[in-house]
Amino acid sequence: MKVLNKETDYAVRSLISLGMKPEGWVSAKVISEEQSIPYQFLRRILQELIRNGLVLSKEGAGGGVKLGKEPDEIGVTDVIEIFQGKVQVSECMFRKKICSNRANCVLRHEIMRIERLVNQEFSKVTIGKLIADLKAVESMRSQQTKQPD
Amino acid sequence: MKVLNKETDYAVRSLISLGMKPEGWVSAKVISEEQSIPYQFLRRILQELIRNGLVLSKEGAGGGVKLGKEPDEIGVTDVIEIFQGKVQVSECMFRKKICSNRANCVLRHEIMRIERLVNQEFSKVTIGKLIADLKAVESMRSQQTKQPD
DNA sequence: TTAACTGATACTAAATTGGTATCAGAAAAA
DNA sequence: TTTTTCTGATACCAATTTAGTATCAGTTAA
Ligand code: FES
Ligand code: FES
Repeated sequence: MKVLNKETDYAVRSLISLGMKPEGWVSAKVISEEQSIPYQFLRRILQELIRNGLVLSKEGAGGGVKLGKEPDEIGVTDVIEIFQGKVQVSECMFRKKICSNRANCVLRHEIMRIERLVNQEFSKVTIGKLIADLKAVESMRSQQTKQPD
Repeated sequence: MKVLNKETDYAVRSLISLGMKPEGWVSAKVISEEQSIPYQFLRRILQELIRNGLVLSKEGAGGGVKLGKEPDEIGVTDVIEIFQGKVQVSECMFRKKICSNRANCVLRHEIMRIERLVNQEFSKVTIGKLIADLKAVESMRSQQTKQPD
């Protein structure tokens, strides 16, 4: 069971990529090459991110995209919601015979508790946090390579 | 984003159904009608549950299936794993360029933490617990209906 | 005026999902 | 002993989703 699909995956990676760039517009082509994401696929993904305000765009030569929000304000949940819809465990797991009153159904509460939990955890993981973690790893790694093995 | 698919959904409902039956073998036909699950589809699902030891079966007239374990020993995770594979957030979210050392990758840790969490939460929800909750709801409901509104 | 961009959208192959159909064999019951 | 009720195994199917491609139009900078 794969929770994140390619669109979400590529989107998050693009956002990280953009968040690590100093300033100015970055073209889809550059991101595509940098992250080995199929160009046309990426284009479509970026357009979706643009429509949802996560990134801004500028047309024409010298144009491209850049983050539309602070890295810390973009949670993985936001991206998931755009490409995969709201996380929901099950439409309604025990309908009909078994579960007659949806309103105050204990089972449903159980399910929805997990849903909330998953959402919470995913929103904690922001693009900003991912970038910070990444940089930490990078510096650790460069420290390591100074020591020959 | 639907976390549980029909197979898992139907499987859990069948298991609950079996767990609430007193004793003896229950035929697929009965479960199918009781839970409004397409018969042939259910057959395939039950066979999978049988292969995985969650339910036992007996061939021939008067045969059928019954739980192969205590209701409390069957977690929803077990069912998910059978029909949808192990919960994994993403194969490896930041490969290639971005993430060069998988071994001690902080991001990967982050992702895997969520994976563990989701798994934990789902294993807490056992068939036994679901049945107990259901019975609680049922009795609450019958209490309510004694009071006219 | 041309090259480097995005906007919009149509198309496709392959995989997955949800469901159906069939045939064989076991056991109980008639 | 034949028929009925059941599971075992497996092949098939249509619809949807996923991942990716292709095209054309319009914008901006050089
Ligand atoms: S689970 Fe759907 S109403 Fe109880
Ligand atoms: S996320 Fe895959 S190695 Fe870091």
